[in-house]
Amino acid sequence: MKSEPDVYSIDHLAAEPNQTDYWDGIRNYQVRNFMRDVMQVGDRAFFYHSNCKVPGIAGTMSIVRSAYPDHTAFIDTEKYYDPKSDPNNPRWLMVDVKLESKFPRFIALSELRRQEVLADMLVLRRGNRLSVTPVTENEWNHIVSMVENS
DNA sequence: GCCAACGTTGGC
DNA sequence: GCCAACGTTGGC
Repeated sequence: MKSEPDVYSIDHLAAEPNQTDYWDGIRNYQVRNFMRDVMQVGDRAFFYHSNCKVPGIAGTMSIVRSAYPDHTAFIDTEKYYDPKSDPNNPRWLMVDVKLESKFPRFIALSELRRQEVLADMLVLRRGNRLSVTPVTENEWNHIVSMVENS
């Protein structure tokens, strides 16, 4: 799950009560459908820092609430306000996440790209613009081992 | 339903 | 700041 650290970093999440927050601002149908149809409570996710000096993975989270309406779409002062999202039939959804661990060492995108095992990882794919993408068990385990073995 | 124009994402 | 890639919009 990508977030721009200047806007919301892993340290922001760490500072929240119970280290838990809602993941708002998803305005892409593919990602919305993924959250709605695939993500479940108990699933885990990487916290990825995007659009910054050193992009990469900062830690892990778990999903603690499954998809429900993203209320920020209804508020016209919000960055991701969408007048077409009707409160009676919400167009956009969000999930709640809880910080699981901040990695003792940040895993940079450049390092991820050097891993042959991760060659097909969706988030690394050229032209990928989805802010949430699935991770295979192999990819997950490999990245976790990169942290542990460093 | 096609597709050009436009806007956004995000690495570099 | 550049620009490739891709999603969305809207005219037709």
